[in-house]
Amino acid sequence: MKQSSLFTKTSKTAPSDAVSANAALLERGGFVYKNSAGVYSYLPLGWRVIRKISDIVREEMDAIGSVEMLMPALVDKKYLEATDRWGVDVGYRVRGIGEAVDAFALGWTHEEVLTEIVSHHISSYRDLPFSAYQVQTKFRNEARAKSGILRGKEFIMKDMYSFHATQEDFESFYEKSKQAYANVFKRCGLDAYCTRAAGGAFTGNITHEFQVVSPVGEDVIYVCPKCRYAENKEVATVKAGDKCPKCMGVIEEKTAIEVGNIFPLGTKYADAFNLTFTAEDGAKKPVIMGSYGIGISRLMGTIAEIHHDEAGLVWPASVAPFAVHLLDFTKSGTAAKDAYEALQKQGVAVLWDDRQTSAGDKLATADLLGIPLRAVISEKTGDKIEIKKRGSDEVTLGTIVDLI
RNA sequence: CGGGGUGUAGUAUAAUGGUAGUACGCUUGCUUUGGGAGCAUGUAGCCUGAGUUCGAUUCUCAGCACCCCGACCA
Repeated sequence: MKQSSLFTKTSKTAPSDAVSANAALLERGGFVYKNSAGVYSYLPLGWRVIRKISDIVREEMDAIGSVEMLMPALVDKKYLEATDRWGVDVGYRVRGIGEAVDAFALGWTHEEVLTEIVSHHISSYRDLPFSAYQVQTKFRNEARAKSGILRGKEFIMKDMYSFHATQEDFESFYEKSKQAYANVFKRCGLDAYCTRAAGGAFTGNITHEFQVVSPVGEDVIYVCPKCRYAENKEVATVKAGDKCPKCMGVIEEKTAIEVGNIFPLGTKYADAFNLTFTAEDGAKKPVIMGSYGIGISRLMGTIAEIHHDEAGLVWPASVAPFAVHLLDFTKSGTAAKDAYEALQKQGVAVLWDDRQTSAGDKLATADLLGIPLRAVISEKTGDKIEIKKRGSDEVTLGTIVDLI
């Protein structure tokens, strides 16, 4: 893509209300725009990052046999009333203009909707197990949105649900999902602790959260850096300084960002929607379920928090909006144009800074945007291309082939 | 939802009871091209409403918006 075709511009100054690094850098770079407190637009650059992240998530969910679908953002009152969640205070309710009562909630989770859908398709143990997920905008009436895109009233989430005939089968899938989640975060360049956590208001079970250590995190966790054992403070059986119950390492207290969570649902939703199946012995039994969430937009914010320096963002290659940032310092621009076209031909995601502006501006902008490889063409480099990795000082002279 | 704070140009900011200045951006022209270039030029602003006052961007109150602390947080 030619940089001149982006309608966004970078800024030297962050908005005065941007406190966290992710908000300041993502807004300065033109990745996101804040429309309201906790409500963001994903601008062309930011949307490319969101797509990279969600594609990683899709690959890993597909790999454990889940299938993608899409459910309504308008969730009918009947669904939430069935589980007594119509009144949950994080919800938004909506009605049509001129209508007397709220008929829908803006979806903040979809257990009810999917369970009801599934109840029309599942009748035998032969239909189980299965799992489905969606990537969708969710709405939560956060009393206090904060930290840029880390906590908003509207956010992009992957929510997955699984359906099983037996507890053993559920547990087997639950463990697979843990591994899939670990893969997602690792591929996104994050070091996430799989953390024992509380189940919240609607399940008494122990659940698991995936926590990335960061000062802007809202959760307090106790971790063993040695064997990676971790507990959320809410359910902690250890404290800082204790011996790790698993490996005799020393427990540390950390603040962390929750980037994902998984939890057993038991038969709560199956019971509410009469989702049963006929077992091998002919008995009707309720389906056992699990739920698995990843905040895609929060993940983007977390990556920005972890991967930046004074000059700007330093995207891991796996989620970067482009692979190569091509800068052109020549007068004619023909060499850069040739390189740009050659890279495009090879399928390299390249952003070409074709703007009429100073070299310093282009260099500073490249640092801010944080694209992994910077390729400079100038009179100095002749027919070679100067290649530099973002976040490293090492500069090499190469050719197009080195960028593919 | 409780407490506190802040609203000045596109952005970041300054001053002021007598209608506002700077920087960046943007326009135009010339000169420039390895760390957000130089000179010139033009552009653009006091959140909304009420009150006090001869006069309010400034003081008071209310509203709204945003931020921070706390509570809450599938």
